[in-house]
Amino acid sequence: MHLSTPPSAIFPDRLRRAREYRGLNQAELAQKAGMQPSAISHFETGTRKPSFDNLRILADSLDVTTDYLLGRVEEFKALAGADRLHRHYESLEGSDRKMADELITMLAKRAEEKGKS
Amino acid sequence: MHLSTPPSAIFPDRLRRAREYRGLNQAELAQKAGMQPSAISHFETGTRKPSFDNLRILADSLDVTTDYLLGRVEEFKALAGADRLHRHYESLEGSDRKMADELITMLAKRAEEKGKS
DNA sequence: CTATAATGTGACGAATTCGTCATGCCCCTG
DNA sequence: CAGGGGCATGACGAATTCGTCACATTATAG
Repeated sequence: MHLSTPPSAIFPDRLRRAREYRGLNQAELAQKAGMQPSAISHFETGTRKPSFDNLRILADSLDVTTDYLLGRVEEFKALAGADRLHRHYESLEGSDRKMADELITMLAKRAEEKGKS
Repeated sequence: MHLSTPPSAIFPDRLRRAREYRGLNQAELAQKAGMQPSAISHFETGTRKPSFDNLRILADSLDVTTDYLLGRVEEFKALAGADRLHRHYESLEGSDRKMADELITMLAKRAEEKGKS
């Protein structure tokens, strides 16, 4: 319904977005990640996909989640540290977080049922 | 500070943990993910690492984040709880999402003020 | 102990990424 | 026009994973 395997074609966009968000050009990211600039270009144009190790290195270098790079989550919590709301949520403790959880879960469930009918 | 590159040796453990958490044996996970059982075994014993595509497929099949599988986040925040909540949040639209935003923001602000005094 | 299930291990050719490098193409600035 | 930054593209051999399969080893029963 919402998580069919997304076309792996999302990755190039996400990578470029994250890189530009960090204000880096391909060469700078390449150096940070210990790769050749051409490797970054290949990733962003979709002619190659990163290996297991390089995927993690890229995520580390850009300080984003791998789930964001893979298109498994939307922008929300994607650019990890940068999102205000997400930070707020993460700052919640105990009963406060539970309250937020319950509201969101309830809303999602209600919306889903509405969609069904 | 908190995100040094972890040894890629964490992945085999995480994969096994997640698989067992879902109550699957290697063959069942293999079928779900469209792979051979031996592939799962190779991953869990560390003799192979999954490719870009297979990593995502594994995360999908087990309903965990790739960041969890890669050891980029700590233990159980990555399984069911927080991440499912984020997906719920992402599924919200319009006024529902706004409502969730406002609650979270309000709670965070309130907690912050409380901490100050 | 004996089956049976579950997992581990290692081969095979095919496919892909690896790192490295050269080259071409824009776009801008001088 | 000349130079340079940024990016795209494609080659090369080396390394790795791919899917598939056979077989060994290790639990878990009955």
